Amino acid sequence: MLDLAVLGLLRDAPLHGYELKQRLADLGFWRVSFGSLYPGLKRLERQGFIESLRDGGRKKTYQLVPKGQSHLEFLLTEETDTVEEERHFHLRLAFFRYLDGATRIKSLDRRRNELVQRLADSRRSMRKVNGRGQQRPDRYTRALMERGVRSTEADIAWLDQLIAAERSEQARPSSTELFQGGSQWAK
Amino acid sequence: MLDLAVLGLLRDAPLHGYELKQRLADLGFWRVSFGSLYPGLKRLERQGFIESLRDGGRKKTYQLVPKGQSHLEFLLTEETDTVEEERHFHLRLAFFRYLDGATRIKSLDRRRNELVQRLADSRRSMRKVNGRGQQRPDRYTRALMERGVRSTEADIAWLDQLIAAERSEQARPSSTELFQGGSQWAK
DNA sequence: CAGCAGTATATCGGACCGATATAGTGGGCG
DNA sequence: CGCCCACTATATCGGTCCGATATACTGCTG
Repeated sequence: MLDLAVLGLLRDAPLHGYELKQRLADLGFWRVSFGSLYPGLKRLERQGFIESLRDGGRKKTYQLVPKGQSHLEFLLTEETDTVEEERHFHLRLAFFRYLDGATRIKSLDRRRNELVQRLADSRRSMRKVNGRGQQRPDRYTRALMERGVRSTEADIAWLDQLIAAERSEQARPSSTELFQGGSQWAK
Repeated sequence: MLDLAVLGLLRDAPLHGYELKQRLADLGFWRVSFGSLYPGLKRLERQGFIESLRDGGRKKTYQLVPKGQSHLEFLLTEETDTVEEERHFHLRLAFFRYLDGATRIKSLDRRRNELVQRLADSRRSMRKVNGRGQQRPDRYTRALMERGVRSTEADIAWLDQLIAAERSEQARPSSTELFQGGSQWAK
């Protein structure tokens, strides 16, 4: 989790610990705590994935070393049979630019399959909990379950868009697209 | 987190640890692990919030005691200045039936304010990351950030619905609604 | 120049997780 | 009948991540 985040962010440029936290927060889905970050950076250094150099007194700059780069590649492509939790997948997506198109589609498809499975589970448990076995759920529990279904559906639709975009990108490759992009939402 | 889940689920009826896990999974937003659950149950028993009784050999039935019930009330109403993370709020919602209308609305409003704040932060960091300071984000990072905004917006709209429903419920109270409910999605 | 917000690193105890161990139960199927 | 397999059920271990807290420097604003 943290390893993927740190190695991914350091891939393009060295950063301070504090900067890493901010960059990660900017992605919007994980506000990592210092209680994870600093021990995590130590761990990564001990494992030989990154190097730190003191930078004018109290600051420390962290940079990726080759061993860390190959570990990053591993983390981006490994097939974790564990549920591929949301955060993990989003993190991967944030570093998709380091993967080739085929690998991206594979990863997107995996995620999609999990969500379809989860959707089926949600619907099943709605039926179950509404059956004659136990007390019917109150309207808040119902709202909660419905929200789960709707947001999973929205995520599947979102993935479908990403998959379609990736396929059409592969059909008509334009080398600059991924890095520059049109800033449609730039305001 | 776990405390709230366990005490809330035991409020209406005693359950086995394994059943607790299943009930929680049925709510759809948290598949608690045994590595949390069983140590957690021990902790709650040690603190005097629940009691366990062996039930024909290897099973254990857990039940709420009065001290646990008042702790549940505390957990449901305390104002955690910590981010009121999603899971925590959803858990509260699952036990909203134990709160009065005014407290419910207060809790919904708090959550809504947080989401509005988060939405503003997301939009700000989109603008920031698109500025001339650093490298423009690739299309996957963009998709990720857009998704964050959309899902936060959807959640705010969802909360608005719940708040409206709660208000109209308070205007026209019908004692059975909350517990029975029309099973619109029962099919 | 006092105060306050932001930058920056670090540690501590505790919550939660995934993996793993162990074992009983109940059903399907040859 | 005997075998296997999936499910029920409890438990522990090492490790990750978190919130709280401490410390201290910087830069701005009133």
